[in-house]
Amino acid sequence: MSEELGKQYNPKDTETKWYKIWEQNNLFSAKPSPDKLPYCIVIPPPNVTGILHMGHALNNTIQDILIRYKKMKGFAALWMPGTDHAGIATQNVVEKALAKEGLRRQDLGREKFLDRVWEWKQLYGATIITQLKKLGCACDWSRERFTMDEAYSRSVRAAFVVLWEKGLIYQGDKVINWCPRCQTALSDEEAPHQEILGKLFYLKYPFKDNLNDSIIVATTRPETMLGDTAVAVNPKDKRYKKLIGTTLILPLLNREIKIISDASVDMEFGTGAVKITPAHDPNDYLTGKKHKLEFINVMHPDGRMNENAGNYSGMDRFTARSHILQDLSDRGYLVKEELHKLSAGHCYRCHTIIEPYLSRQWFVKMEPLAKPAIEAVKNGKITFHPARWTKVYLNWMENIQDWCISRQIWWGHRIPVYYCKECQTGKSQILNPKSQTNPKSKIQNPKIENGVIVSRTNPDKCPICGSMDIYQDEDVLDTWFSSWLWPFATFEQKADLDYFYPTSTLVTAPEIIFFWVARMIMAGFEFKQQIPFKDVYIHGTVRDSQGKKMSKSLGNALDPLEIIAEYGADALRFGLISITTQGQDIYLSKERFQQGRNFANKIWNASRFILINLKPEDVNVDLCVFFKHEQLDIVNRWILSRFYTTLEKVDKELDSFKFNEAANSLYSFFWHEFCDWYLELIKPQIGQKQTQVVMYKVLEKTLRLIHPFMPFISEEIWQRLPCAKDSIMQQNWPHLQSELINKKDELQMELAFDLINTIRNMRAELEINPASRINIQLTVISKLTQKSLELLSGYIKNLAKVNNLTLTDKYIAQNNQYAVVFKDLHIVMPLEGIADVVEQLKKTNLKIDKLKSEIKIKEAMLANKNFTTRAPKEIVDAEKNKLIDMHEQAKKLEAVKNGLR
RNA sequence: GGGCUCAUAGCUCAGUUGGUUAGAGCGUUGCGUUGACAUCGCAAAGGUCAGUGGUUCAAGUCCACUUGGGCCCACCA
Repeated sequence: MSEELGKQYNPKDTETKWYKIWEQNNLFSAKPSPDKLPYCIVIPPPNVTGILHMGHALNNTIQDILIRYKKMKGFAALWMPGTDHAGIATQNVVEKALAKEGLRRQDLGREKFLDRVWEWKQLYGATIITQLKKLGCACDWSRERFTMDEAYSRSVRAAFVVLWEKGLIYQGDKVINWCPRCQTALSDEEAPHQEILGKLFYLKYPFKDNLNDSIIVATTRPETMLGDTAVAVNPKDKRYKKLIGTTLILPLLNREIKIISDASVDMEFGTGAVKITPAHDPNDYLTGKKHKLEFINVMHPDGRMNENAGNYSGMDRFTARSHILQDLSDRGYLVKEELHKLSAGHCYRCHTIIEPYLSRQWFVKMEPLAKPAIEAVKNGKITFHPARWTKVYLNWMENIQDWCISRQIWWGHRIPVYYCKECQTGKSQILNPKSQTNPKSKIQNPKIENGVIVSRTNPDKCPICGSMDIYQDEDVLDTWFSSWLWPFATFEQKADLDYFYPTSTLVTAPEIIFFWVARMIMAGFEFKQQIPFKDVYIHGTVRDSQGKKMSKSLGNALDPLEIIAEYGADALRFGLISITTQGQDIYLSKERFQQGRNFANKIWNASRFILINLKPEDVNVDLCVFFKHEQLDIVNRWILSRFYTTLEKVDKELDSFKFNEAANSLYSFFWHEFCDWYLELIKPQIGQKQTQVVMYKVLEKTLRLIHPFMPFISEEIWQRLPCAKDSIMQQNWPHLQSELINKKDELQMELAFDLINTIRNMRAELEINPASRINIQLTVISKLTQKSLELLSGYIKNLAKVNNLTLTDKYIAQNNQYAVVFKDLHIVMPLEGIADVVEQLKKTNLKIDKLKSEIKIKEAMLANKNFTTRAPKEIVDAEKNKLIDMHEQAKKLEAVKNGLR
């Protein structure tokens, strides 16, 4: 112990100090080693634009606990860190910065803009990493990866080419989710639906033959009417049956469109007649294909109306909407409007309302990929914790849709597709549904078809005609197209990959099961022919105390960095973990962290007490060897038993991902058993050798258990222990010594505590003369009931009154007995062999009556054949034993009762 | 529309395959504390386990329905 320990634990300096030392001594690094089993977690790579929030804090604390735990258990435990380039998010951030200079990315041009993004990444990209370090994360930073690293990019490109060669990637014209603000396509997962309150408008479409008559259609997006190419009705609909085939005049544009019949039309909704806009609605698109309708796109990519929109061209889509409504209304085409709840897709990056938009995009055909991934989860090769997420996963996988992977942004992995102008056989770049690649047809020879070159390396000329006039596809890949390779693309050395892959556990939040988890499983099979990880632990979403999702924009977020500054990282970690029930969402408030801080302080002070009273020369012994020579007394035996019971429990809980239970087991052991009882009880005998050894060993071992949860404080104290070597990170997890678990001792002590508490309660009621003293010897043989405690208190009360009880206010040990002493009462209890007296305390008629009625019930139960034949044998036996016990007990009580008379 | 999930003390939540007396933290109240710790200790009060019905010798726990929250998925214009 080099310096005095203060009364309070100061996390601030301690944390930065130890993190630095751990890093400098390479304690985070993990290498393949033949004598160890591998354990590997790949971090869910945070966005480079990310700032640590509570979700990260929780997610990474869990991973850190697992890694530190496994490391101490003797695994080669690798935590692979890194960040994600986060295509749209990062591009948006840089564009915002540019906007402050009055620039758009187009003003710079692609290359210069990308330079700016890299520049930004150099400056700010490490923010989140620094913050993870503050949290204490034991990542192997020497392996830090970025999804745009060169090697990583090669993997991304290779993945694309492999899929292309297998015919699993195709280009197609489809109605996809388009964000007019980001001006890019989005996958279905990137456009979550949210309910909005809109309006349903009823519009009149007049018949060509009879302009005075019309059919009424309902729509929520009236501006799309400009692209209508039909009106559809259900063939079964009697109202409209004879109108099928009739020609209508589209209002405002005066185009002719036909009434068609399609079974997909819901007769109940609106008027039962629906306008068909194949270029602006995914359903209408399908209908349009089926009926060979024309596809008229009426919008620019930025959401303004285009030249097909007649007078409205150039207007924003929502401005156009109100103008169109006005005009329709003026001309008598607007019948009515009503409020209508509808769910519309929103961009997951900027929350703009998505526009379903017909455009040419790249897709991955998912069904073949999903098959092995479904199988792996069904047959248990991959397990979700908690299990219910399995269902969510399977449901999505079994209904999987093709994945739109092209994005019209600049920051990301550029699609490795090149076009040769010479070889392109007049393939139109203009939208044309007829030219859509049929996803079902195998592409014969992808490298030459239509002058399309797909290549792992950058070609400088066309491999067919040798023309130099080639150019690369403008689009980049979806960020998740790189993330899904994360579990293996992060390993650059084959030896590492062979050793650590498949990885062990994936820890993540439910909202990215589809984005990431499912796709990683598919990629694992597709590219490595193996599962990517064995266990998937899904933790809850962090919410505020109102149950709202914590987010910056809502202003309800607790900032983990502020919590660390105020209470310390250990307090933050412990507070989070102690309430992480399996997969339940977490409602968070600051008090949790106060509890964590208090616990840290408790650990600190208990350690301080022990260190102050420790004789280092006494404790440098092997516990087992020592144990053979020394006859330990019950208090020391008890705390060892409790420690190993706790160890067993924590082990089990960590192995089954019950982090909160493990944390709480430790908490209650340390606080309520080790501090509240043990340290109090040993005070009178603290100089004794066996007590020195036991208190030291229990502290030292408990610190190791605490370390994965609270790495900093455990290290700080560890370093002050006289026998400590190296870092606590390098210590072994304590080995379970079941022979030291003694349930009988535990029970005896528990009884003693009950008794002591009862006496404490009585103390205030005693009116006694403090001048004299009396020792009351009590023996307890079985757990006291509330009733017997009441009796006991009455009993002692009387004794006190009769005998004028004494006061001492110290715990004393005499004759190997433990005395618990209170102001007005001094009781010496032989805690060992408390075997004889309590019968006397259970002598009441009440107790006997109760027992008798219980016996009756039990007898009835055991007489019941349903029970004896159907209930598990152990339970029946246990019940039988209980009955025998009860009979015996009753007998004893009777005897005591008689004896007292 | 489909799926998941929750309802337990004033508050936030635990409660393992059904099995004696349903737990913790905070809050409240009372008592205590100059020697590890007020970021403390001890104790008390506080529960018809949302409701109804069912299965069972036995239900907070299993089943059905009802009520009221939360979340996810889905193309109803």
